[in-house]
Amino acid sequence: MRISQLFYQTLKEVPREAQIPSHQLMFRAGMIQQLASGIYNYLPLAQKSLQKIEKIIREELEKKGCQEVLLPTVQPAELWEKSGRWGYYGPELLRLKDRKNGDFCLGPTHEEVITDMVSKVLKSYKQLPWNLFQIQGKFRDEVRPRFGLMRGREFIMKDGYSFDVDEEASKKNYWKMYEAYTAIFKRCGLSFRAVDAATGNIGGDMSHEFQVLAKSGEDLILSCDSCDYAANAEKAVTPREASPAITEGLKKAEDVHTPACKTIEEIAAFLKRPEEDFIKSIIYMIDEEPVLVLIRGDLDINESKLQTLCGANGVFLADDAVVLEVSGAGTGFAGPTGLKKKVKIIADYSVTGRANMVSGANKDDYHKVNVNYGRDFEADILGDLSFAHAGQGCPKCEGKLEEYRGIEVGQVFYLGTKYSVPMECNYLDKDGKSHPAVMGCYGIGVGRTMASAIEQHHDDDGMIWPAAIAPFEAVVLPLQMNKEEVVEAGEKIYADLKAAGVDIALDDREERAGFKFKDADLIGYPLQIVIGARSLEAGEVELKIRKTGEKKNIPLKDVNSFVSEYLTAEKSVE
RNA sequence: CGGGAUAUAGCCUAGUGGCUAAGGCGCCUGCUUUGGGAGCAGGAAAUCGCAGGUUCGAGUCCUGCUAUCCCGACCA
Repeated sequence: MRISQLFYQTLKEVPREAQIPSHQLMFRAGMIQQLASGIYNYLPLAQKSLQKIEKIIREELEKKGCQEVLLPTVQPAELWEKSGRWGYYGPELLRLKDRKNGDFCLGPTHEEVITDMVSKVLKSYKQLPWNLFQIQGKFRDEVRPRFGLMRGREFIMKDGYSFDVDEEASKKNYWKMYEAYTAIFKRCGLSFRAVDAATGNIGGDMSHEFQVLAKSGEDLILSCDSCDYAANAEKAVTPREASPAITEGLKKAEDVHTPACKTIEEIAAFLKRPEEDFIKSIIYMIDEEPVLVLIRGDLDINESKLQTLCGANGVFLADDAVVLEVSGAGTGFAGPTGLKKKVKIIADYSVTGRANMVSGANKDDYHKVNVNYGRDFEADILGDLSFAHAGQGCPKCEGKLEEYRGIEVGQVFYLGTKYSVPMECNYLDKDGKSHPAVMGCYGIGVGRTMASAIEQHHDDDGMIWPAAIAPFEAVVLPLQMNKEEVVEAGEKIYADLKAAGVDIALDDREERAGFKFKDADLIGYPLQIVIGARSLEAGEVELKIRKTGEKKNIPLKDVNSFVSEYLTAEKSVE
């Protein structure tokens, strides 16, 4: 590619909107343009890098026997009603109507469409397994799009879905995808960790996230300092269990007047007791049923764990009317004893094993002291509902957890039959008996992968692309465009490298040397091949390695072999 | 969805209620220069986010709206 013809621009100044390095640099290098909040145009430099990432994805998935399909962006509501997600997916699902007033949505993910598609073909166990994927634009109407390509509303995603006869076969597929993802992100030159993850809206009971380690990451991940345990903070297990009920030293429960004390902090100060002595009681709507959730006062309820613990589709805070109906009081005074309306109680382990605690009295301006688990109340479900944190013990060994920021670039889920049952995606076994297919699903944020590569590899001058996903592998910089021999040498090296299969750019613009250097550093070509009048006289060119800043003079005849060898070494995984 | 902020040329910014809205980057023309975003001269480019209002007079003050960004909540 001749840079004089490339559709792009570079900027010295950063637009005010761009806040993190990948966004600023991609904008400055003319890779992306914002069209609306969370919606971007991808210019040629970005598209080239995206295509390289996509190619790596395709190669690694095809190695594992996956087949590529392409599914529509616009999907009929009917399918989502069938899976049950039309009702609870929420406003993130962009819904629209066609001219006949029919309901549609823009696909945020494709479980419904693919399961429906497969159900029309699947008949016999002999056809399975299948593992299908696509690379396609997704739309999620995020509440708060952020950080350029990191959290867009429209974004490019590779999504894949596996179909198997049973759990064992499906989990085998799951681990194959785990391997493929590991290979993909390694080839993209990323430093990452696979961590245990929550399953959220997609569902299923086993999941790993592939997290790129970066300061600007939105996710908090916890990882053991001595074993291989690593998990998203919302998923990480808290090493705590139910304690046996305490039977001695229990005092009589009684109501105390606690005017205007709604938060644990206020009431703890008012009663002069530590927050650990309190039982935080919050009423949630879990799949449209009010539920009282309890946790020790110094901890917070982890809604992700709550959803998983009750196997629910959705977990939301109850509104004031429901709180009044259930507890008979305004918010801030609910507690497990003396509820106005009997509801299910779900409690964290932390409310057991502690005597004479304090909770709301289900009466405005009153709390109840000396409340004891086992004597005054019991939970219908008892489990781990708290957030894990750095410094706590590892749930698997004697080590301690450390925290990192991460960018989630991929996630794999074992889904089971969550979609195949409602979507009637069934096959007949060899006895002629019908079974739902067992599914897994696997996503990679392609644009996010590109952005996180920049987050991990950049300096004050610009991007430093891993060779495998760089928009161009190298650039030829003829410095004196008024000197014929310089221009000619540039043209020749450019042509030779191109013929050798190097993805090469030639900066043939009538610009000064400094200008070209600055642009080249910003765009982050892994190699710069500098052709200057002086070194050319000695029959040499100067090679700059962007990653290290190292410069070498190389005889003209060795340029091809040096560049090819360097790039091959850089792109190899080990 | 709660809190905060911003909106002036393609980008970054200045602009005390008062004359023709200013500068830098970028762009165009010419000359000069050619190893780290050169210099000089000239030029094009603005419905000051939109709609109302106050005022003799509004980029500037007020109200409403819209868009964008940040923090939080939320989030395969």
